Amino acid sequence: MLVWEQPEPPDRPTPAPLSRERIVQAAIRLADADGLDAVSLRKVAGELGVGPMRLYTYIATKEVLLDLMVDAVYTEIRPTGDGWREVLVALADAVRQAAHRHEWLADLIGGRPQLGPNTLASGEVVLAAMGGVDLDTVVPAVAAVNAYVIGAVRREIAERRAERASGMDKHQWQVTYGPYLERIFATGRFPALESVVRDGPHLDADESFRTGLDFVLDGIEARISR
Amino acid sequence: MLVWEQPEPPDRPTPAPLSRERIVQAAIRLADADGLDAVSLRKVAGELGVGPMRLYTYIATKEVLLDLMVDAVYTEIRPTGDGWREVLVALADAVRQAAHRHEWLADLIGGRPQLGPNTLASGEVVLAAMGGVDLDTVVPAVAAVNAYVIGAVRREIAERRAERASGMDKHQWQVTYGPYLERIFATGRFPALESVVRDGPHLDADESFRTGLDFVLDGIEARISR
DNA sequence: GTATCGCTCGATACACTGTATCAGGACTGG
DNA sequence: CCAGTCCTGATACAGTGTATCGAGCGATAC
Repeated sequence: MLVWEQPEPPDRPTPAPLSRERIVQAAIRLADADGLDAVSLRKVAGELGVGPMRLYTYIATKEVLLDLMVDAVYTEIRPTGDGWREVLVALADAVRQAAHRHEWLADLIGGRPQLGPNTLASGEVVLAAMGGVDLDTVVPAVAAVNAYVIGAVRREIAERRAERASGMDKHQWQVTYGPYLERIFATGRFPALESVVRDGPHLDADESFRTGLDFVLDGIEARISR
Repeated sequence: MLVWEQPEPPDRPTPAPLSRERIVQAAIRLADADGLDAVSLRKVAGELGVGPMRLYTYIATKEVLLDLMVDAVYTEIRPTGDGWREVLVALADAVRQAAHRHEWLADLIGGRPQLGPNTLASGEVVLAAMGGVDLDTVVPAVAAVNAYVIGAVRREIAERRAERASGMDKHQWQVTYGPYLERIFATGRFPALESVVRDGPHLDADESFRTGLDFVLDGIEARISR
């Protein structure tokens, strides 16, 4: 049989060049689009035109994929500023903005210790910019701001989701939960809560985040200038 | 055929008397023992001697089961104290203690808005005890403490798990991660981080939680007495 | 007392998950 | 040119949350 008639060997699809980087980016794309539940190894692999098992060459476990995702968004978190206070504000804002861009971050942040290179780099620039402040204060100060940010961001995203799930905006939300709360309040068992909901301030998300952050920073400042 | 020879109708097992309460308690038992991943509808049902589908009469979705679990532990959170500061400390401690008893709480807390009766009751006693403080301050103050507590508890539990997973105590943990950090530091890219780890303070969990909380409370106090 | 209705129960089924195993083929070292 | 190694991806397994639906019971209507 002449060469000309021989079939070419079947083009086996050029094995897509893979890397942890590409895998993580694909996972992030999926999570951004459809939430963390949409991140399954099969879907990530599909996104890359590859069999699911292929991924295990690069990541040992789904958990480490999630860790890598978190570390990857820390790329976007490089706070700067003049003086410790500005830096901590920048840190808090950067994390919050990242969580706005990647809502799934709220589900993961604080859930496991992060020691990835980007997270460490982010910590490095913060610590480096805290110049002048005594080490015994720096550590708890950064820790406190981080803790506050984690909690505040989680709550903010949780509320945003609840609103979105039940119609559209804050008004819609009140329409949905309002009657429930009315019924609860009608029992008379929650007078303090009731008066707060009725007469309390209605801060928007930005203000509310910033006010809490200022509490933390003022407390730190009090200690520094003691 | 005589009656005597007729087989009794098969004793259909007396349907276990069920209730949301019993289901939630079973789920909490499982989660306490083996972590949140051990809470599957099948296992919960099994624990109650019941088919999985039976549960859907009481709970629409697994998510609401988780919500109910969180609300159930808020039964244990009824902070009291003299004056707003004591109350907020009591709140923070109560949540932290609850998370120590139920580590899975760290995975859920802050993840979805909580409007269950026990959570509301807990909020009620806090607000009721904040007497004297102006409404415009009470709301952000409680919110800030809650946010801080959520973040701090998450981090604490995350660290505890990491330690447990890698041997036993804090010493063992340093043995495991120490070399990794050494290698990282050897790159010279993280000088500030390095000096903090080497020369910074080593607070234990209680101190660290309390210090951060004090920052928040001091910040609030500054605003109140302004 | 009997027939019918409605409802509750739980078996079965489905689509999907993370991951262990392993046969086959491609590539590399001798 | 051959042997051995390694990588790849198919297959398989145990488990998940939940939709569907037939069978059986208890309550209701005559």
